[in-house]
Amino acid sequence: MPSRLQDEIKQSRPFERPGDEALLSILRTASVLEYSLNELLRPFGLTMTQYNVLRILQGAGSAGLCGREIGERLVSRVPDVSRLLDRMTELALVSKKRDAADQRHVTSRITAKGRRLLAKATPALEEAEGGRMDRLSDRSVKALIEALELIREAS
Amino acid sequence: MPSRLQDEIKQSRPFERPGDEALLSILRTASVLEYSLNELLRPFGLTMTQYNVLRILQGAGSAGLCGREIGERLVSRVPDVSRLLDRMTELALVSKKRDAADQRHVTSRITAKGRRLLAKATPALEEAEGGRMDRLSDRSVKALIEALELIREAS
DNA sequence: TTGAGATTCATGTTATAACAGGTATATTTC
DNA sequence: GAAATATACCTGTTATAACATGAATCTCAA
Repeated sequence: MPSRLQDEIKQSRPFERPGDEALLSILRTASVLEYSLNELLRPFGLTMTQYNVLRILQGAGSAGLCGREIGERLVSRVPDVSRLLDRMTELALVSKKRDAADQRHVTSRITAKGRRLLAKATPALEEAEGGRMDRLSDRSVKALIEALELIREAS
Repeated sequence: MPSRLQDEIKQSRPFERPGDEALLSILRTASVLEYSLNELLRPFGLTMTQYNVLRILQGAGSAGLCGREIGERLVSRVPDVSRLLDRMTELALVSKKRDAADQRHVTSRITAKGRRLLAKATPALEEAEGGRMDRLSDRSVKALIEALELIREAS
């Protein structure tokens, strides 16, 4: 019996090692998730990365964060945080201000408009996420998280 | 105790719902994997997507595949297979030929150079993949694959 | 306090992703 | 068999990713 993934990517031969299938499975699932999350956010004019930045800055509160710190907190590596924040500043979702104490730093903060947009987009996202994860038992979710940690650590 | 992922993305508050962490975990792991696989392939002058195309065409044999079929078999959705194949043709890894029977189709086939490159790159990739997945038990791998299938299906 | 190195950000450039629209060929329908 | 529709691909354009480099500022040691 061909595996589900084998069908999805129309692969004729079965996977040689189960690890191969698991690895492709992770990449495939992330791709599917990213696509669907981006589609969800599109009506709000946000990409997943932008949404992620808004959440990070919301969490940071009035202190804000500098670009490097935002980059460290992003789920996916973004090699050009500077211009990402520029674009979001252009959209008035974020404000940038050079730090007085250390003038190398530019502190970014979420604006009121950014907070409003985040508040509008979040419920839609949470509902969709819930719908995806509800079918897994608590134990499965825990096992999934642990397995992924092991895979990330092995670097 | 903060979770591993919480540390990685320096998130101060714990995840509200375990599903949230699982979802971010998938995206994070895929990002880490993609980065490391692309680094592995860099010495060969290949990206993951290009490597993926070579494998697909190798599997298709001398019959080759048209662009749409290649797109369907790719792990991650690529919205511009046409130019992806153009670039690979430019590199002489792939040949393109308009199909005589149905002139809308352009059949792509892997070239000898493509096969040689694939043969060189694959062992490095397989070793790295093995290293990552060896720490998981067979049962964990199976559970991981099943959990990810459930998540993908819930769309 | 000054010079070396580190840190943070900006900028230039190229390649690729993403989106929209157009063209040629097949297929279906009437 | 002609028109309408569908399919597969290409092309143009814009936005973003990716990479490399440079400029400004800070830190720390001598």
